[in-house]
Amino acid sequence: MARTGMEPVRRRALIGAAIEAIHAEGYCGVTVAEIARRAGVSYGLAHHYFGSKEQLLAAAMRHLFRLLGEEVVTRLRQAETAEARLSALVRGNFARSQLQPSLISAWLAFYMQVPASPAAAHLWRIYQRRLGSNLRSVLLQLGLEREAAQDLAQLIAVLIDGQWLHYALSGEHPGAEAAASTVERSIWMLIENRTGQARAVPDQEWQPAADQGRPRGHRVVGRGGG
Amino acid sequence: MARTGMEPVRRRALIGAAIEAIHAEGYCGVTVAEIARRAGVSYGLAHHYFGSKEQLLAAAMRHLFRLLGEEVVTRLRQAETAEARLSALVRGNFARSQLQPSLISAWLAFYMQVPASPAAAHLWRIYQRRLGSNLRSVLLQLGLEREAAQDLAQLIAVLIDGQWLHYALSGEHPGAEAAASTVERSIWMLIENRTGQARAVPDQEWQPAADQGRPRGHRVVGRGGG
DNA sequence: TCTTTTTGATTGATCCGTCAGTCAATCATT
DNA sequence: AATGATTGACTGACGGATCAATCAAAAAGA
Repeated sequence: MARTGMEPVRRRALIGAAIEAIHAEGYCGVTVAEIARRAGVSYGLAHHYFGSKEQLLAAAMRHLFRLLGEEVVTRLRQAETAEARLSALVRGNFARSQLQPSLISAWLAFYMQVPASPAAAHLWRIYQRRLGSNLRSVLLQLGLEREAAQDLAQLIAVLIDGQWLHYALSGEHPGAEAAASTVERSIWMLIENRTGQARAVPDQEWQPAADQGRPRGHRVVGRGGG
Repeated sequence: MARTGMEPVRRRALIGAAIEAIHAEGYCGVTVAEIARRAGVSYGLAHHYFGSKEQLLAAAMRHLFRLLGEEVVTRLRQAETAEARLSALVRGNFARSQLQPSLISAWLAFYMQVPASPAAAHLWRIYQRRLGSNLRSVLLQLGLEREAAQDLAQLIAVLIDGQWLHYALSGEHPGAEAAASTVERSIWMLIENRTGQARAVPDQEWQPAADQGRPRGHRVVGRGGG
């Protein structure tokens, strides 16, 4: 073992182990000893680097946000049109990397903390503001008026989080793509209702699930335009 | 004190105390002693009636579902048209009685349990099935085709739970009516998109919140009908 | 009516295990 | 030797569960 520079390695390992421990033992059942065991270090080291169980878990929560943020930013950077950016915002939340069972358990635990923990509430507010701001920006680019963009951004955030919750609780793990495309289709429908013009939904880069009975394309509403 | 017939009284008191304790101490911080104290009984009695902490908390979770179910059923019974029944399904979830902070904390705690606890997962499935079945039934009455009703029911459930989650986590407690009407407006928009006919949104029986800037009425989309 | 018995309701001390946090010692590299 | 990394025994506190004992209302019997 290298004598120096171990700290970031250990911190990462402990944070990852904390998330897995939350999944395996339940948030209430998590112990520092279990986390340390999973990280392959001793009990004392966890305290050495994080000071307390609370701080370790808080770091794990912050890690969740960083992961999601990086996922979304990466996708946003690859998107060249407003439509693609909107898709990136939705699909970033349903990326496979974000839907691993252990991450889902940790997110659920985080949600539960929000009403009681100011730190968790703060993170939640940041997450909401960031998503809302991104959505508003894209919707403005798509031609919505300011107030409509504000309202619709709020609604889209609700859709995303609602669909995420259903995915998390229903345990239908093959359904991630379907979840994302359901949200996307609804969003385009709502946008068309507000702009009065039909749009081409950007192609999805993923392959449709094998058993997906619904036509992949959007069901264009039969209105002639505004 | 009456010698007999105390059991249901105590059980109710302990369940109510458990929900309040979850809110006050956090789900992980709840102790049987604290619950008993809040219920005004001794520590031992809680074990006498429920056998274990786990069973007590499970009973509290089941109580949440009964409360919500009764709220919805009451509203459904008072509704005479399909439109009113749809409104009842939405607004039952946003009734003031269901949005007390202690209930919200308990629901969040319940959600967190779902992936790990088979009992919680079972309750969640029942809740989902009941809501989905009710929604499908109403949507069929509104003229949607079977498959469209199925899809839209799923989407409405997502909207409801997403909006509930945002309400629960944002702590904007005056916004309950706004939350419900946002969901309702979106639903009617989606229905119109699928049926191709504009509908009169049923009047709301509640009074608009004082500070509610948005027009109370539905924003009817400007389409002439099918 | 008065006494005795029964039985459910209720208590709280106690046991046992667990866990968070501390700390002094050890290890390994420079 | 010096220094950061690491260990794990130890402690104090706490919580869940158990259980023997107490209480009081009701039922049975005299």
